[in-house]
Amino acid sequence: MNALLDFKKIEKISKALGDCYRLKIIEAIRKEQDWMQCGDIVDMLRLSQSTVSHHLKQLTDAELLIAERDGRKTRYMLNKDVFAGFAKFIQAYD
Amino acid sequence: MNALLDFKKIEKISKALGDCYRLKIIEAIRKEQDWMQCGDIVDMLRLSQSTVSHHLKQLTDAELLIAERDGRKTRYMLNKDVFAGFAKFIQAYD
DNA sequence: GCCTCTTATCGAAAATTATCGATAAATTCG
DNA sequence: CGAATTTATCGATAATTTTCGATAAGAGGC
Repeated sequence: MNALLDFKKIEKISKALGDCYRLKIIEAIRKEQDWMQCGDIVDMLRLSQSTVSHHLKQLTDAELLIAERDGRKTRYMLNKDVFAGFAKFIQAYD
Repeated sequence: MNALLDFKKIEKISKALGDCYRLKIIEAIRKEQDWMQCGDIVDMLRLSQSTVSHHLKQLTDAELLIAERDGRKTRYMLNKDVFAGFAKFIQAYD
């Protein structure tokens, strides 16, 4: 069951997706089929750790990613429910 | 048949949707079932005409809207194909 | 407790975007 | 042609976002 998203959330999600690095991040996590941690993404992108952390925060604030702390690392994974809800919203214009 | 959208276009579309006024614009056009012109939207939003024109440009540059000049007015309508393509892209993460 | 590993936060600078008023451009009407 | 209507563009300013280095915070291992 995917949640109904209000306009504020749609705006936040759209903003979060409106950056090429953040698109690369979600794409990479999808390809991993599972999860990635911050350091993996720092290695992948040519950005500092603090910048990557910032991008991950945008994505988790928009609930596109779920952050799960495990020991000293944080596992980031896709929140498929929110992607589904967002897709549904977009389809209303189609 | 909806087009396949590359990352650059996805980024542009997401950016275009990442603003509450632009979301209001597409929603209003959808409700009209047809099209709206710039002046209609100026009346609807509390923004200057030049700002509305700017927002409409973002949306048409992202190809979410089709601008069709008719006499001295411009008809803005939804580009359903692009919405469909965008929805399809999002669904890949679901 | 101390050292290491991993991520988050802070503060500042640079880059981008939003907003406006003024003005130009395109078109219709008289 | 001149006036009116509608939209686009320009230039400037304000607001937001991105980026970084430095540093803090949390957790595991010795």
